[in-house]
Amino acid sequence: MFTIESRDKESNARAGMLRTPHGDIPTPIFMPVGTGGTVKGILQRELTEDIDAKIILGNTYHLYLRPGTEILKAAGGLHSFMSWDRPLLTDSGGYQVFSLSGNRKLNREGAVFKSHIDGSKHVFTPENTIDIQRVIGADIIMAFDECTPWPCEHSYAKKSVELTHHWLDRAVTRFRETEPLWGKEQYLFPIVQGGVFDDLRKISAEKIASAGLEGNAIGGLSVGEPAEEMYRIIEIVNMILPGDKPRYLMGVGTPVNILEAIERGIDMFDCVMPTRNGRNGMLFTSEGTLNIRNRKWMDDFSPIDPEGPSAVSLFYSKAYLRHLVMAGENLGAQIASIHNLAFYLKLVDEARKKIQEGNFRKWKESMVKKLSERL
RNA sequence: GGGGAGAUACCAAAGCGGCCAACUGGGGCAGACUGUAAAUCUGCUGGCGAAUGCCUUCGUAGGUUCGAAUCCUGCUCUCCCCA
Repeated sequence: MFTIESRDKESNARAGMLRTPHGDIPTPIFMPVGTGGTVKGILQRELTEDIDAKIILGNTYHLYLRPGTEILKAAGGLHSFMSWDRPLLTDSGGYQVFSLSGNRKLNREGAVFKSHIDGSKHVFTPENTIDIQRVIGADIIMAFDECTPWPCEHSYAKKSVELTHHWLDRAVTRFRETEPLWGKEQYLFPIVQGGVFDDLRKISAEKIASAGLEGNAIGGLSVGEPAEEMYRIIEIVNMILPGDKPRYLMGVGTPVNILEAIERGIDMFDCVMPTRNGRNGMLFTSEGTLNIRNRKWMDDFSPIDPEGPSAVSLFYSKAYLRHLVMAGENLGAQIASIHNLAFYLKLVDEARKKIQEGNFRKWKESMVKKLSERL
């Protein structure tokens, strides 16, 4: 499934190719988040033509609640339902264990949820989240885990990671005893947990590695801990996770976070930041990060980004985009989202090229400096 | 011509003797956002000051009162109804 094409000599960065039934994915890669069967505000055509997203995410919890598995089954899976023929990855709902913590109860069996839509009661288990993800039919599916909060006590993190490991065994069993519904192979990725505790992360990484699946993920990071903590955990975990398999850092992050993680051997990323922050007026540009709502852009008629990661970045001016966002026009959110996603995709694509060319480290240092600029 | 209602901060609109530098919306200014309960949320929005605070405000000019955006009188303006 995964082949490494080149490795950076000065760091753990690598460039590879991830092969899935719906297409090949060059790594490092950033995956736009499309929780409810849509990357908010963006057409599938724009995802392929303007952004060239190689793979996008869906979410088991959201899709299970709406439209529900019956409709997804009748549609022939999510690819067909949403008219997307490139690769898909679905999160298991593990993150919702974290983000909807007020509406759920955990036990060894699984998690009892109250729907955020109507308050109705639902149960997620390692088994039924596999079943649902079989129906959805994503190329890569995730094991059900508990994304532990930060800060959290060692004792809580220990219990939590043990639960995640227990759930993993059951998920793998169900995965092995079931078949894809839509005739295309699916890959299951397990998730390393353990909070910010080195000993727990080591134990978890060993457990996850021993599952022998096609790729591995690191979860429970970028939940509020300082970035340096996150980088340290990545280093510890990546010393243990097999080097010949893809490593997916879940939910990360800022452009700088991504470059730092690539340097430490991560291959896959996803994050809502380019879309959500874009909708809220924050733009990532080659000149630095900016809040387009700020008064100073009112009469700045220069392009959104002169280096133009996408066509819209060059076609529209900062002043026009500011006007759209201030006026609450849909098009503002759309342009900002397209630009930001294209920026992220271009960033990881450049990282890949620099790794192949053998000058990743130097490029990364200069990029981190540039990206830290607040305009 | 006759009768009535009203003028509050950028806009709208509460307040009707002290708890008022003045509720609340909107607008504006800034901030947050990391496996999406988010096209959402938070703060500020008369001046000066880091701050207890001080200064200038509720159409306008006077007055009553210990004290007025609030009560009284004149003036200016706006709106409504009838002829």
